[in-house]
Amino acid sequence: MKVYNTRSGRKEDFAPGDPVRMYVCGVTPYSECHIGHAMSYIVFDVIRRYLEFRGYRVRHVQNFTDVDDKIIARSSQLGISAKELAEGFISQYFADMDALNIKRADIYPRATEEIPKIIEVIDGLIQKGHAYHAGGDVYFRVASFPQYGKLSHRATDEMFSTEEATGKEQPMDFALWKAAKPGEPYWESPWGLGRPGWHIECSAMSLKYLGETLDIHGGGQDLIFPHHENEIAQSEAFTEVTPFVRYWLHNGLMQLGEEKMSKSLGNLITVKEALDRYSADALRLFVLSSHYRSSLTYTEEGLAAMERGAERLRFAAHRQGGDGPTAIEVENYRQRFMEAMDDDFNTAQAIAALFDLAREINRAAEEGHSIREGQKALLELAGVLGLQLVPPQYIIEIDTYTVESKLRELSEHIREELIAAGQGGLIHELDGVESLLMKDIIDRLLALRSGLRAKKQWALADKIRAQLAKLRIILEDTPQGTNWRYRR
RNA sequence: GGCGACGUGGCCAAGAGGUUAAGGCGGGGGUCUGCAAAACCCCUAUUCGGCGGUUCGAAUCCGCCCGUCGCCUCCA
Repeated sequence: MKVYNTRSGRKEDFAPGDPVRMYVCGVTPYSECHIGHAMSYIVFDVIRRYLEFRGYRVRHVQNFTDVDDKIIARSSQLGISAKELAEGFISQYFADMDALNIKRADIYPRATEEIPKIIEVIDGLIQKGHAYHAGGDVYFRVASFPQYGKLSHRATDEMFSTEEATGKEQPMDFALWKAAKPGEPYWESPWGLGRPGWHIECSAMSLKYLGETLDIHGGGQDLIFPHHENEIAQSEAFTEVTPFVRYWLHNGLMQLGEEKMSKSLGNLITVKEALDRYSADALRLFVLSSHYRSSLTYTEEGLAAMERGAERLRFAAHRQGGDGPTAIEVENYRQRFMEAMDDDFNTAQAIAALFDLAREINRAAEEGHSIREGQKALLELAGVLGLQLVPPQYIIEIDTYTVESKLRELSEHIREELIAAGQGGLIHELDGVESLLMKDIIDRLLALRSGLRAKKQWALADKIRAQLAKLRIILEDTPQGTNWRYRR
């Protein structure tokens, strides 16, 4: 396997330890997740799933930075505690990620619950001369770490930090610990009451849960500088072990219109909004159909196209086949899939293999061959990309109660039409629909429609089809009978 | 200004020196079908932003130009 390492700027052979120690930067929970977050977590979810598929054991840690300036500002605005605010958005985070079929990390440490470790690291950095305190603040002494800039490939003489500069030796030094201002949450420390700076929590938590050297550290490209650069400085200065991270992986950023989607610009589409309109599979296909290091522009047309594609994969994965001998060389597709993924997770090519397999499944089915093996492989490989390909009948959450009552209304209406059309003989098909459940009512209507079609009563048969379509229930007539499915 | 990325069919998007330039969506035609839908088959880039160069051979390497975007201390 080859993976692109931001540190070296090229693809490298992937030779991790066992288990693979993987740390992915999580969110600062002060607002809802948008599809830019979804993009990042889908990408790293697929990387993790593929590593597991390849037989690696993976220990996956992802943090919550649950105390920072924005959380504090927002919570005081709302008149609730920082903790309350963060916990609320953390719950929403999990709900969103679960809906996107993102596997949970093994551990989700929170900055506020790791204060002792954070203090230990800061204290060690002070002991070793890499940090100093100024008033109640503690800063990292960037000049003490000559390799600073090696990840983002920058020279230190161009850097400065916009953080409050009181007492800093150099403008580029950054805060490890911030003294608490009145009304802010605080913890006790050797330097007085305060809270951790932005970057230190990741160093402390990765060290605690994964050790001194990580195999994979992931995040969005916007974290390369300063966040990950600072993490390297803190971690390597503290442990004196190099490298802190063997493979730095960064995903490209989601664009909306002309600009990057971000909380600060306010130009965002939340995960909930996206999932309201499109299936998780469509969203995942959209993200994975281009390379993870490229930026991606969100468009409704793009998502709609992926929804169609997802429907095709679902159909192929669950359709009826024949009893003839298997005629699909499943191994070819597995190979193509793996070759693509082995090359720095080329999901676009992997997806192409999936679509080719789907086509071959359909072709084989129409020729009467068994397609079991092909469907099994399709579901398995799609699963590596986190695609669920649930059967088309279950694709949407439907308000069963409303649909049921509308189906009963429709049945009543059809009764009258039957009589008007002189087809009263078929009316018994609708007996008792008042007490039937949705799927049984649909079955009755389909049986009735078959009767009408047998008598070439096309007008009424088509009317039933059209009325059901209004309820997003799509009929498909085949030689074996009529199938139905939902349309999103 | 510094650093970096990108420009491939109507749209999205792989490919990074050499057989027919993946795949998806859309469009056109056909098979099947009472019609529709789905599925399948065929067609839809002799050419990869432009101009030069290297090479037997260039979307792929080099130079310049044009255009788009990202990062440069809030960010996934």
